[in-house]
Amino acid sequence: MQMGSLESEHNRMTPEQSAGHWIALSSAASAVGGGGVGGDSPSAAAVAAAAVVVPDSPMKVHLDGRRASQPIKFPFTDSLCRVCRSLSTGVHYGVSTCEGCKGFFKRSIPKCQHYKCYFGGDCEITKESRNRCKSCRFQRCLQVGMALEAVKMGRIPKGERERAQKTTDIVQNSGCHRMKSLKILAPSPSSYAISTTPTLCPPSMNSTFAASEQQPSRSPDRPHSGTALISPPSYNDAFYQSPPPSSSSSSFSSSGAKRMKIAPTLDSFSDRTSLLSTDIPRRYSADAVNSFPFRGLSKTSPSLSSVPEDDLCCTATTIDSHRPHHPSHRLFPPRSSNSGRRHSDFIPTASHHQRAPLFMSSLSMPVSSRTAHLSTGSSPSTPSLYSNSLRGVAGGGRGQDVDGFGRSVSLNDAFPPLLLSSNTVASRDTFSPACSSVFSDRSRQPNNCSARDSGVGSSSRSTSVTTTVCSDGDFLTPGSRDGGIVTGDPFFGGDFDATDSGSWLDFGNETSDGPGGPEENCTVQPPIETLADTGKWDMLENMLETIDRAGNDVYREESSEAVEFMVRMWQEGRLTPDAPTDSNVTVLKIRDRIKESLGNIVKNILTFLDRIPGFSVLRKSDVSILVEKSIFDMWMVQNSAFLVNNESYIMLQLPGVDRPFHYTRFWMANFLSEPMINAMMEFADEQNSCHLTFSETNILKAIVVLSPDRQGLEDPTSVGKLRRTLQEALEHAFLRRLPTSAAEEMRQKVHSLMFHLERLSQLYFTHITPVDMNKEPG
DNA sequence: ACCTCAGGGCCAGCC
DNA sequence: GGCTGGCCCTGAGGT
Ligand SMILES: [Zn+2]
Ligand SMILES: [Zn+2]
Repeated sequence: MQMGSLESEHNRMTPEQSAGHWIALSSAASAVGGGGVGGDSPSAAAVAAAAVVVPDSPMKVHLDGRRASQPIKFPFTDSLCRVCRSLSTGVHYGVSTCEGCKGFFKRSIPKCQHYKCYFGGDCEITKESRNRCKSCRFQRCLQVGMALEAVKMGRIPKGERERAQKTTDIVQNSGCHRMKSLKILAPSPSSYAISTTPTLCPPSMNSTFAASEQQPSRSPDRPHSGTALISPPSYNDAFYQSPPPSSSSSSFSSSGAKRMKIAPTLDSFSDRTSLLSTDIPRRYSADAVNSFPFRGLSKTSPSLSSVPEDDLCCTATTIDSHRPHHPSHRLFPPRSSNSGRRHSDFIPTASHHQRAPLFMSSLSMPVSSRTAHLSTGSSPSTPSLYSNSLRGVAGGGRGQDVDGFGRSVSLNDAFPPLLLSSNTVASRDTFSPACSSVFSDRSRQPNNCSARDSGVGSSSRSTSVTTTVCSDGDFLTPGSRDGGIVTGDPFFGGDFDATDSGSWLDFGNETSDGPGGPEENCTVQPPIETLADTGKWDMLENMLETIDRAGNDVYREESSEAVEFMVRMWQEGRLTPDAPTDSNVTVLKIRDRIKESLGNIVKNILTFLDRIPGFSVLRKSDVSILVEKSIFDMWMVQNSAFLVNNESYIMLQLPGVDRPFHYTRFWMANFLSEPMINAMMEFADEQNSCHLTFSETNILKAIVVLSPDRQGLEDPTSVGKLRRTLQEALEHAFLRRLPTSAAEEMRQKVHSLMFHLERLSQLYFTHITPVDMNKEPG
């Protein structure tokens, strides 16, 4: 990063200053206080409990001599042991396993170190063979996620929890800090001028907060205890993994206020850190627990540490009336599930609780002339682009003069500048394999000898794409790379056909329901049962390993830098939407910069795909088509994390502009209509609420590219095959870190997400706002 | 009241 | 004798 020092005189603020700008919301009576459990609010514990609801609870059968009150545990016929594939009896140690594996894990914990595999370390673990190698069996246990920490929150005795609470401070200093030097400052006073404005952390900030040694200043005059700091959820929720299936009725109903939790992420932080040393709610994968944002996160983060736990949960009523995301207001109604629920029957789950901070967005927007329009952007009354499009209404945009961006998009001149960095934003994942608690690092256990690069990476395709991955954050080094774009700049010359509706929906066996839109009832595919096949399991494991590595190589480094960069921006108080803009900024520069970024997206995705087994069989020409037609989709997947709370936190380095330029929504509006931007924000919300890991995001990106329905493909079958494989890998990734039910829910969420992305993409290409490239924003 | 699940115990079966 | 795994029981915590 060569941003150098970015001292910003006027944007720095003293703690005292900042104090006045913390969001002041009335706090619920400590719903998460005292270690995170208590009261009748849905604490993390409650949520955690809900997370482990298992499909068919054991039938209650009374047998002869047995005590009538005791239910007999029947194996779940619809669930298999994740370790040995025999019938599962429920969720044990965080994973659906059989009694045998449960017992084995229980017995193994004290002696896990002593197991040794004599067969190479990749023994097959089946019901029949599971006793042949304890080492591999135990490794499998770890791999699938069995963990002491993964036990349900509810199982932790109170006393222990309290004790654990006291150890927090110790624990926090032992984490793997990747951003040690980072110091987070409070936001600029100028941008949060109203007391009801939540303090927005920049995307990814929370993960990087982790290391701050300094206790952030908690100002004595920080207003009222009822203060919460709202953070964008996209990253800080990376660990907040398992959206529990909700057995409750809608918490979004008007009467659902009491269930509403404003800062679930915060409260989960608090829970997590307080329990790190002992037990962790099962819903947190141990991966997440030990990845860098968690260790020591909450107490060192200014956003969290300075907020007393009592404050971490706000009363719902405070925001209830402001919530723009009531299901009926959603741009994209949730797709119905396989239970046949229609949209109107949509039952929000705890994952929607996680969205709570997003609900604050309408409150959180700083009031300024620039952003004032945003307040209506997500308001329920604002017609969505989605619905507009159904009625054939084009996006209105800012009504600027025409010049340049016509309907027929020729990227040679003007790919509608989305904004963007080509970076996958980092820390969402931060599942650092380096963290090595034996009970938490399991899914990346190297023991996984089977997960060898079976020929991966050796496939050297000869595209014209540079295989070198630029490690610098794209937007940090403008003009640093012009090469590497495929075959004579086809992407900016791409002929985008808005009618080209790839079937993004065949996440399972079915295909898109087409123009009917998400309102339509659509069948969702059956749950992932494919893993009963051990061979397939291993194949997917291998695939994931490979994808992980490829993602790390291609995206990781620049992602980290992006985060670091964002953090610095935040430090400098530059991530405020209405911060003054350098006078050298022009729309033209922005556009060019964006075009350049798109080139990098293309380059990176090709490098990434190139390492995925099976990609090499695709025809070159097909690859060109695929990538060319999915630039927007890739961009969205990659940058959603930067679109938070209805604002863009994308930074661009523009030529002739010495400081990074914050490409806010306001600037986006030069290129995109307001409804389009709203739609993108909405989509970003949805994606962020999925809390995909770094690796999963990369897979999703690849899936999005590999649409067999793109016009002009010579060999769509191979494309579809590879896509399907990646979909399975993604599902597998979910299964690896989530309980079965949560994985299934995640699968459906992603399914829905892909559908919406397809729709969004279509809208994008039909709602491009003409722009006067010479006009300076006023 | 009833459910889930960890943990512990029991014990037949197996090596 | 040690391990396995199916089963039982209890208690903590949840709905
Ligand atoms: Zn098993
Ligand atoms: Zn083995």
